[in-house]
Amino acid sequence: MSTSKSSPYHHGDLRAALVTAALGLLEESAIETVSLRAVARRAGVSAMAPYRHYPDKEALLAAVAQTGFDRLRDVLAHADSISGPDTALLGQGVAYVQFAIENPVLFRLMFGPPRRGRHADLRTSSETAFSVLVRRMTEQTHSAGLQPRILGYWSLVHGLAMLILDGQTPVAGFETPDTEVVRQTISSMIRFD
Amino acid sequence: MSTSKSSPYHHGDLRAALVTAALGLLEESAIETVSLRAVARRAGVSAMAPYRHYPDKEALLAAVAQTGFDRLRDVLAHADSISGPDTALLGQGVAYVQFAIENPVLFRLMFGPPRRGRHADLRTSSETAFSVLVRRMTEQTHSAGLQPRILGYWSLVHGLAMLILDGQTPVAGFETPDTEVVRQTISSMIRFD
DNA sequence: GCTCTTATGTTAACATCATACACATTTAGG
DNA sequence: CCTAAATGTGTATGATGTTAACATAAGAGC
Repeated sequence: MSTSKSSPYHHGDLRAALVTAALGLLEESAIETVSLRAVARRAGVSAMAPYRHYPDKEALLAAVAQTGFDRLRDVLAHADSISGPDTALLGQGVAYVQFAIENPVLFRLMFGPPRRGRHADLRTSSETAFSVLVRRMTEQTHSAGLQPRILGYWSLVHGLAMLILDGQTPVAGFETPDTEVVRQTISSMIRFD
Repeated sequence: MSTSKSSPYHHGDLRAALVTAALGLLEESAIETVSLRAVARRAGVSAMAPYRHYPDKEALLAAVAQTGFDRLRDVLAHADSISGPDTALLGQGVAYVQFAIENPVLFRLMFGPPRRGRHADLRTSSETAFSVLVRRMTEQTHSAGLQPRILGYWSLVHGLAMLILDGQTPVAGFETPDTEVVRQTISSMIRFD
């Protein structure tokens, strides 16, 4: 490998650097500003270089989304671990919404137009993230009809996250959703039986 | 006005025709194929004509999204009207999800990146649609803490719709969500007290 | 060390897109 | 009428995603 000259011809790990660059852009600005060329610029590389590592822009975005799901999995697992058995489910829900609030553009990308069909790795990562929620749900819920409850709870937190990102919470007193509002909203919908 | 010649210079009501054309494209293909030029082509007009009626592409898409919310309002109101008082809430929820399934690209556009801030009419239409749900919810729920329940129920159906559009229902037996699955999922999460 | 093959990065070129500007035509108001 | 405003057209510009041809670096086998 060349010594640390000003800019070696070969990047080193451009594949990963492109994902990092894209994540950086997603944190700073809207999704439409994340052009392939902008990502390449940020990685300090020519506009066409990404095509050596990803067949097209969609593939790069899929890799970015996958990283998002991996992070979400960690967030959910951590929230679960620091909660007692009786609050773990609520803790995960709050953490899920908080993740969306803290990473709004990334979150929208993760759940944007269907990409999972063509990218198996992405699907795997997303299912792994959800399995954290499903596992706790399975331990917590003792009633019959577990499947609808799993999908229902997941829908609840996911929808709440989406609506908050949209600024769509015109319910009086819930204009600025903080952790307490999120907790209250989720709590009002769950029961254990 | 010119008689009904082959193609009069003036369209007649291009402003509305553009929204119709865009809605047509949204029904047939993905969101990224809906370019301003494609909309103009479909309306049988030059590429620059839309700018006489909308300041930019975003403004046209906002008008399209607004039409979507108006339709959603009608769908919810109709579902409410054909249900008895005790099933109206569930009926609205099922109709909400069904609307999303039948108009996936439009639905994503409606809840896409924030547009409501800059388009007051769009915000009005969306709030009107939700008020149908809120009104029924207010009549139906007798417990204290109504506000969280409203936001919670709305989150539930909205999240369920989104997850179904994403193909994100890996819960066993719920791979292909039909009306019955939707009904069951919503039912499992609501209680009246 | 020397060559050759492959991986990786660059430059040039193209079609499409959103948009700005100048021009054409039609309609309406005096 | 006839002039001005409204509405549609044509051309031009810069950005974008993608393809293709070329350049360079790294390593394998000798």
